[in-house]
Amino acid sequence: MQGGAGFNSVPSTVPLDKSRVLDVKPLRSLKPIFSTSHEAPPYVCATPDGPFPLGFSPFYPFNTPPSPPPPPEPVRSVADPAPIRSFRTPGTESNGLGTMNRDASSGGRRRPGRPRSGRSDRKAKKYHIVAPLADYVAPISSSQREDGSKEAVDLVMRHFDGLRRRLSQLDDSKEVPSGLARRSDLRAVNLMMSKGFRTNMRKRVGAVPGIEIGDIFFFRMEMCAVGLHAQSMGGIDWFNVKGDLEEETLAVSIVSSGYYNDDAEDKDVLVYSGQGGGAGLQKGRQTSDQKLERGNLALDRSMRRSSQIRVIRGMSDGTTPGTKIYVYDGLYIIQESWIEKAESGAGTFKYKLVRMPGQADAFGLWKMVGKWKEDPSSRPGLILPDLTSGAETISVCLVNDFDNEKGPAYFTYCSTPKHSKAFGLLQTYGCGCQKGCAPGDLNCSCIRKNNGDLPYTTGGVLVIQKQLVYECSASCPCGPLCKNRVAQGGIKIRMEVFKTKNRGWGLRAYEPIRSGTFICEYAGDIIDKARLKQKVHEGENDEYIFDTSRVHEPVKWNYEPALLGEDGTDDSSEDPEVQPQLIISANDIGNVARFMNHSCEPNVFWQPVVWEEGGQAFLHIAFYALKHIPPMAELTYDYGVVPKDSDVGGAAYRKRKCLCGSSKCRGYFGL
DNA sequence: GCGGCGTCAACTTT
DNA sequence: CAAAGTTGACGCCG
Repeated sequence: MQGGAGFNSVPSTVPLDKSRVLDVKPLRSLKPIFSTSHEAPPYVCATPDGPFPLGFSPFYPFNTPPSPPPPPEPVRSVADPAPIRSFRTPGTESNGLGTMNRDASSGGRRRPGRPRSGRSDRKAKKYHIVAPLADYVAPISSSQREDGSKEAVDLVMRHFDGLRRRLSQLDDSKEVPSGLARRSDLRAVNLMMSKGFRTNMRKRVGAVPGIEIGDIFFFRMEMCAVGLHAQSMGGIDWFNVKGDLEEETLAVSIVSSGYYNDDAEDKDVLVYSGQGGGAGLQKGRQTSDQKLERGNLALDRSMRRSSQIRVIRGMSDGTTPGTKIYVYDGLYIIQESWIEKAESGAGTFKYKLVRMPGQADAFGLWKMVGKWKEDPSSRPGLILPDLTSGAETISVCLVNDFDNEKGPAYFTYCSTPKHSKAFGLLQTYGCGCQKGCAPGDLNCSCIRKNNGDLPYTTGGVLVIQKQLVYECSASCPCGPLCKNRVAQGGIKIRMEVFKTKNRGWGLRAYEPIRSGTFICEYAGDIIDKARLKQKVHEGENDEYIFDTSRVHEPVKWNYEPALLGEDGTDDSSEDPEVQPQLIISANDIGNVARFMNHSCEPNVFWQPVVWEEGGQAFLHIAFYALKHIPPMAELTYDYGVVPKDSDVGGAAYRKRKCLCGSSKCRGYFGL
């Protein structure tokens, strides 16, 4: 419990430790950069360290040039263009299995569990809109490809979803009809896998490095890419294990997604149906008895061995109907199995899986949170059903189930920042689109402002982080349904403000949050630097300052443009004179953002967004999900640190001891 | 025994 | 909603 102090040993170094930056970028900046924008200059040369041409200067820390590539992880030489899958090590896991029971029905039939090398030339043919750079090398070592880590999993997840969002954005702009070619998930995973950009390929019984119970996934392909469940469609994943005498097949993971009539009511027990025999829900399929082969056989063998099985629970996502979310629910053991007659009379295997004790709640938590959402009064420790007193369109609970504190210090809830005319930007930019702004419509001046792209894709998910996002606003005739109005719409996610163990009050959500989803903006009083200095000078203890001039770790969120043959320059700033600088104090007035704590390993990032109010454009600070965030995970972002040369005095202002507890903790953050 | 290639099945996805 | 689409397992062959 108190061990947290250990994480906070104070490093004497400046927090920006480039050597820790995992983000490996190809040397693409050394070659001429062709802009993909229709508006931007056609040809720009820049080296990673600058100098940058006019209008391209990275005045934001997250645009700092890529750090020098780390020690070349086993980079394959050109002379060794081995197919990626040949990296796979032989599946010689023993798993401590003793003697194998010979089973005539199968054991003898199976061939040795040697690694199969799939065809490396298998690629999507028609959906490659742009070819990935041929010489692109994924920032994954061959050993990480087999056995991953938190870092490797994060990296793969980040790039998969980033690519997917970008491909989806391109589809939007080309008006690709829904259904057919719109499988951005498949195309994204194709690009990644063709470059060996994946992890945990080695199959294993039990936990997967870098994947925690409760982690959520929005696509089956995501689970393939990180090695949680290697089957792209199949519900049962298994492999052949070499025992002392002979090999046997063992299940490693299952996905229960409601296709069969699984009984998934109990949070610790799952009755899972075997595969095959056409026993699924799909209509018009012949049904026959399921056979004890493939996954069914593997489950049977796992049961006999009491071998652990990873369970992934799929469920429909209440927030975005039609989509499915997968939750890794930890390890189960099969207690018994039997054959049941389906309605059609066909035999179906049933396996009763029981959750191993002592694991963190995952699926169970979902069920609980679902109840709280429907009836906030059922939430233990509820103090206020709506902290916002109706200022937001949805309510935010105030909860303390930790100690007796009755609530945070007094403040006035306000959903938007208090801008004054003086903080307005010089230029307005409203478009003239009569309906909704169409992605890809370069006649739309708002889209042109965003480098030719509508910054959001389906469901209001931000595609990339950039210097500035320009949203449509009141002065545009496109109307409130325009897809380029997200942050201005206020919070849409059900959240609670809760008492943390050691960091005061915090913020977390009752819903799963997809990476790139808008969470909230930072509301408060907009103040200038002189006012900030004054506050510090007068010893006013304002712990609710948001200041863009703090030095922030470059946020690593965007996809790898080289995988799409793009150069990745952010040339979106048509107004180089617009300095996205802002200081907001949420001490007296503010919204839920003031409760978001700092973390050195955050799951939320901030992004400057502009929209117009009363004929003037104003800058806002909007927060978006940095990764998929499961319900009840605390929302945190990186506060950054006050730069050394800051003329805002006061040691207390400059540094605060960090309690984030992350293994990557820098020790301090600014406040 | 290894590796290439064809086929098959599968609780997907829009 | 039906059909396109993927991976990995398996089987055959040289």
